[in-house]
Amino acid sequence: MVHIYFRIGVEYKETIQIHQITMLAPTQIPQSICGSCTIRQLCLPTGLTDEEINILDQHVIHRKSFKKNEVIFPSGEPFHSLYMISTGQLKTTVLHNDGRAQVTGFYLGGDVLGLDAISTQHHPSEAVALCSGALCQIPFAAFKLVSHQIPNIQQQFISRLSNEIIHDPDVMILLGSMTADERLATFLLNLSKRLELRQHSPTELTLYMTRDDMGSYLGLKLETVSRALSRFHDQGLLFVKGRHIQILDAIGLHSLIPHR
Amino acid sequence: MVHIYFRIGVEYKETIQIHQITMLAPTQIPQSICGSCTIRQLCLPTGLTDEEINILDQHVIHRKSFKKNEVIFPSGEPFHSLYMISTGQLKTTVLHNDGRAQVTGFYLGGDVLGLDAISTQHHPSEAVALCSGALCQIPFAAFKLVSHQIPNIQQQFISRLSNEIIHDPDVMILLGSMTADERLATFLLNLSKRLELRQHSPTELTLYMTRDDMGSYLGLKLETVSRALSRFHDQGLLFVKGRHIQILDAIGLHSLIPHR
DNA sequence: CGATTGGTTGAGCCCATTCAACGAATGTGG
DNA sequence: CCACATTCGTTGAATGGGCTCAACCAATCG
Repeated sequence: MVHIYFRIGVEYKETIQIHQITMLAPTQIPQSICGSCTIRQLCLPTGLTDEEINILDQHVIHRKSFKKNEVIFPSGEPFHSLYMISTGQLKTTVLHNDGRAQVTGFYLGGDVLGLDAISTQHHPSEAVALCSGALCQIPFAAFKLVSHQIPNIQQQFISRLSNEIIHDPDVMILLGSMTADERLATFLLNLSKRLELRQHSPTELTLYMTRDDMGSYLGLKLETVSRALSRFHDQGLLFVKGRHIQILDAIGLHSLIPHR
Repeated sequence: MVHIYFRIGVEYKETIQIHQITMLAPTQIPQSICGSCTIRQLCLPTGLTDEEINILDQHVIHRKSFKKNEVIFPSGEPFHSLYMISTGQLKTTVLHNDGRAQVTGFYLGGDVLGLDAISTQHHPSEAVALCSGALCQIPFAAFKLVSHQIPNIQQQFISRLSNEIIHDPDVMILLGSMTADERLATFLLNLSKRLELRQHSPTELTLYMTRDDMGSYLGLKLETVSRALSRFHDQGLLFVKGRHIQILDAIGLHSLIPHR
């Protein structure tokens, strides 16, 4: 595993993992790039056999790097590919006619983007990089071709789509019936859990998005987000310094959220 | 077409259409039940050829009737079938540990229930009938079998799943950044549009759900819903009498909703 | 270096909630 | 058939949480 440093903000240095092809013993069969990726359990190949991954792998455009604020696809763009994040973070936003924007999601390594564009053949939202990183791309036509060869891929894909729908109720509860503190606590604990799944620290995290982004996503104004963070800091639940957050009392944060 | 009357509340009688097999001329090939259903354009067979529908049709358990307040599937139930509403209306609710419930959706004829249960193999929500009606059922194992025979069905199914995900942003905007009046106007116009698609009147409609159900779905308290309805009534936008609603000024309602 | 973007904090206001009372409708059992 | 309990809906008054408006500071960038 290789670690590199890159610069975010003025003082925070973050280590990210380059998902590199592992060195192979001479007796081993050469592995595909996807097959050796450290986040393949979270990515599109979830639940596939090594053989199936190898077939999928051949159609994937691997590790295209992107910079902060780069637009991966704009809103309304014709749909042609699914995107899988390798490293870094993205946000998706829906643009209103009047110019206002609503953040609809934050995406980490292994997350798949573009699933909402299949039916209309156009991306309803735009995807923007929150920091530098890299992503993989698979043309949907190629994916369809592969899925005809291996029905299992299609079943797994349907399961993944179903899993996206399942989060709907969570969002509705969050936005429909939670206070600002409850929303923020839910958001931070969820982010922490997702980072942990990706082998990052669950307690020390960098919020690559702005307060405004968080507020838009959580249905709050940026001032409210800022105030809630300060409150958590004063209460000893968090250590907050700009975008660098340390979760000091996860249990305390959890106890803020009703009925779970 | 046959019309029957059934009783909802004390004074409102509603005509519903029984989707009956149309009479066939002697020269015609016998049609499947799905193939002759008036709402097949909205239901699972969307985008399939007559031949494909016939294959699907053979695995469908047709038109099981249900009564008001009947639970179609409880929360946590193992997933085995998809359900398609033939006539009537349902709601889905997610139950919290503390006993509170959140309404996550209202479903009309042609809508498919159970899509969110595929990945976990358990229904995350419970489905309850808001009035009497009938639904069709297809075991998912049978559906998978059929989809291996006809890949087109699977593509259509993936497209349908994608279409469910696309509504996420709409819900987020609704719950995240709209006032009570805006939410209610959006809800009523959306319901009106969906009813129109199903050959019902878009202006005269019956709200089979309670004010509490609407409030839960819209992230409002039932009193707020009631007040907003009364306000719309006083402003001449609606005629409200209990659960019977008449939309008097759709354009006025529309103008309440920001930026669209 | 000034300009711009992002973040914090304060004061006052407003909309939705809470608490409460009451009326209407429905269903049940005597 | 009526008395009663229950559910559902409406309306009023008071409260409060998040928003608006605003000032200020820090960091970044050209």
